[in-house]
Amino acid sequence: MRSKGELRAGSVAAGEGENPCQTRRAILSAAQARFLHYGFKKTTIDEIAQDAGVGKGTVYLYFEGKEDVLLTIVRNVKRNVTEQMRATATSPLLSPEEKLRRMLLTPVLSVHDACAAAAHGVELVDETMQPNLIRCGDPERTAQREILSEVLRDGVRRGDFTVPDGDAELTARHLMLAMISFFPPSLNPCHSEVRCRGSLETSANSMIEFLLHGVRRR
Amino acid sequence: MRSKGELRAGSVAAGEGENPCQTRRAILSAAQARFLHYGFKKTTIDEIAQDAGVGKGTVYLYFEGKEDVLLTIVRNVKRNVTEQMRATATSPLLSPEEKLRRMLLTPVLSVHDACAAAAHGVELVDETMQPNLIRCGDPERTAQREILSEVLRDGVRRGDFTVPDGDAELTARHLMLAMISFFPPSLNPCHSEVRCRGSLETSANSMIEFLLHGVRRR
DNA sequence: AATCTGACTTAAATCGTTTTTTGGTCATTC
DNA sequence: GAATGACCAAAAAACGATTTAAGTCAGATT
Repeated sequence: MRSKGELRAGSVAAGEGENPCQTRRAILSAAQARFLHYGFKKTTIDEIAQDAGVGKGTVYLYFEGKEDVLLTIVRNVKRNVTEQMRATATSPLLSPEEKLRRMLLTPVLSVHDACAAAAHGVELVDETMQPNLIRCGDPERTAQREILSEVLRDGVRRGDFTVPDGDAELTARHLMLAMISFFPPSLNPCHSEVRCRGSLETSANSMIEFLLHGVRRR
Repeated sequence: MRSKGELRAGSVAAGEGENPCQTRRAILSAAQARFLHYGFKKTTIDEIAQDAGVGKGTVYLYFEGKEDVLLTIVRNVKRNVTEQMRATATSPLLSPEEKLRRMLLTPVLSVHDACAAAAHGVELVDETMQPNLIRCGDPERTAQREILSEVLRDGVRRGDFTVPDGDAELTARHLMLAMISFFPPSLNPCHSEVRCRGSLETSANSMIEFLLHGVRRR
């Protein structure tokens, strides 16, 4: 048994007087590190709590359980991507084409980076929670599609783009679908040589140029 | 123990006087049925042999082992797809655009049909043979890309298409990559509603029209 | 009073062993 | 000489004993 003092000594993330939001953040951060390093299944709530410098029960004050912790982390990653895309979309200095270029590349690299640190590939979570894992990204995907279509509409308005049937929303959907092959779940088939960030970026850019060629007015 | 007579009585596929090629086909057919119905792992060589109406040892006269049987089946499916694409590509009646349309849709539906019968999703084969499973499709993918680029070049020659940098080969690669989201391994993420053949065909066609819009001269 | 904790419970995972199954071989058969 | 099925070793399943870990809650802490 460890003494309380020793436990507290190891705590870096959340002291007792901290903002509760800080505690939550500490838990998420500790969990993310563990999940990436050891995988979801091999990480215990106890370890997360210890790393975060809180008691195990505290984790359950902020989250419904282990699954909820993971879903929150994933949601955060996806929200960040959306945020980056929104920032690009609203930048006043970039042409619609350049915006599109960046908005399509950003998620590829962000997701790659978020997963690259994982020692055990993109970890095999329990079969039962896979649907939840997918669903939890739905709102973000919708938001991203919306942002994308706004840029497309802007490009059409400026005469830079043409989209089939003038349907920017549908075109945004197609653009995102066309990029799927550069995201982890489907990175397996076909071209397993795309592993390192460099070659991933190169081939993603190549695809993006092809897609841009498709929507460019000419 | 079953009597020999009983065993033979159940045999429909390969009698003793048959062409050895028939025997091979019977084994493949029996194996395919079993794999689809019960999955790769749960199917035994004995069962395959019995269904095919041959002794277990005979299977090893035609194949190196269970894995080789599966790889052969998969190769055959992919070869069929290539063959269909080639047939479309060489049809004298179709415009390059219509050829492209069909050549992109065909593999989606063929692979869907080949997998749809599988009771256990696209079965989880052993981790170790997954690379082989992917590699075994490589030659076909290359062939398909070659056929596709020939059609693209033809379209460019006739003034129907423009491709970025005039690189038909690269464009063919991009077209195939862009369609990946409609193939089983990556059907999971994003849009799990695409299950039934009908909606799959609809959304694949929608994507194809978008891609055609991209290469069409205009 | 509000927050936090860690011992406790129970369900699930792990382990070590035995038993069964099964992929692959080869002497024998037809 | 092609085909077979009994045979072997290795892998997988079955099983029970043991350990681990998710989630709860009565009580400690501030």
